[in-house]
Amino acid sequence: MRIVVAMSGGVDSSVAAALLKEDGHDVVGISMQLHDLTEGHGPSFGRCCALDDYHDAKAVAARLGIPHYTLNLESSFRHDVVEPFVADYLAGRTPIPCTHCNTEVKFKSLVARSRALGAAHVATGHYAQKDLDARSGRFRLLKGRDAGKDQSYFLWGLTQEQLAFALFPVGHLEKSEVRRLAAERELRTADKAESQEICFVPDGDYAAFVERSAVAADRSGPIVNREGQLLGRHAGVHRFTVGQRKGLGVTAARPLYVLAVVPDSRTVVVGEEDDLLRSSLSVREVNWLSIPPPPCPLRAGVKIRYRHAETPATLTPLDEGRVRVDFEEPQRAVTPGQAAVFYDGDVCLGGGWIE
RNA sequence: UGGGGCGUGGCCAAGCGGUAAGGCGCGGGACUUUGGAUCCCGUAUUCGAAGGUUCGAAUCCUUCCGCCCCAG
Repeated sequence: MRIVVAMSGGVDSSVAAALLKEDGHDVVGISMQLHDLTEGHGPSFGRCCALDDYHDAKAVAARLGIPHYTLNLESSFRHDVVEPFVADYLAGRTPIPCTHCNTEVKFKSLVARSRALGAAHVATGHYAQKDLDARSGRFRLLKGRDAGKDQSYFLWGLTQEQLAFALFPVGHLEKSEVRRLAAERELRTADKAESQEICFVPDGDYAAFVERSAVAADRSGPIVNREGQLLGRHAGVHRFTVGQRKGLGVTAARPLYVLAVVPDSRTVVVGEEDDLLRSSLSVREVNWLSIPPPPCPLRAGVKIRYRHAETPATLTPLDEGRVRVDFEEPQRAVTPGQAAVFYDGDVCLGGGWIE
């Protein structure tokens, strides 16, 4: 069976390719060129789409004896990931580009191209699993077995079709096992550092990236407290995210946190830590992945950011693809633009964008 | 030179006789396929200056220096 492996140049996808090859599949490695980091910014430090990673992917493919191709997905990446990223920040939201990249680029563009290559599946190095629910006939997205590395949070936006086409060869492994398997096979990516930061912002200065990517304008605005009292000024709402404590440029006797960002007036509202607690939120563009859209409220575990400890809540379907989430315990820093992802045990039910 | 207030690390700021809280910032670390998020650790032998009182002062007294406010 022909299987395309999306090779990022990291350990996980390297091992994914190796395991499929050893299972006797006709494996084709594909790297996605997403962002041209060579244009005048010196050496690239980014991950998952940097030049070094491309070379690593190529080398691993050679070592495994599988063909390796490069797909230029720069325009899709720019249109589906980078531009929304910039737009979100300017609109006072805090985007999560990895979700868009997965659903729009990896599992849309790549799936289409893979089909054209005659592949039956696209495999990735995600720490996630899937199974087929015999009763409903649906594929279900499951958490990766390594609880510390589970990446299902980034995959809630997949469609049934994409999930059916997907393969997660390392999803049942612990990270340490993956590294060991890589070392045993003498893959050069065995000891590579975990990826970090946003891959298309190699220097980590995302604020400067946003400013560079958008039309120049005066983006300054007031910083006020809950009473509306002016505490200071800021250089742009894209520099702030709900829950942010550092970098406010305002001094106070007690730590201040960003409570809200009001894009229209470019106002940043700050307050104390307790003011960040919210007992409910609503999400839009909800995608029910592992189950059909539920007709009535249901209980579920919910994560409101990648590194968030899943917490129990009640989900209430609303109209127009929206869902209301009521937490059992108030949660800190509910942030518009981030995703709320729903779980039932190990099953990722779906998710939506926090409004 | 009439009245009042204030000067504590780069910044904000507690302390008001018992031997320098806290926050920001900064430095370091952890974590990490989002988010300058979160989490650790560190960061003033010294309190505008000089004298004095006291066993002991940033805290009391004196003088000086520098700010600010209200009057004129």
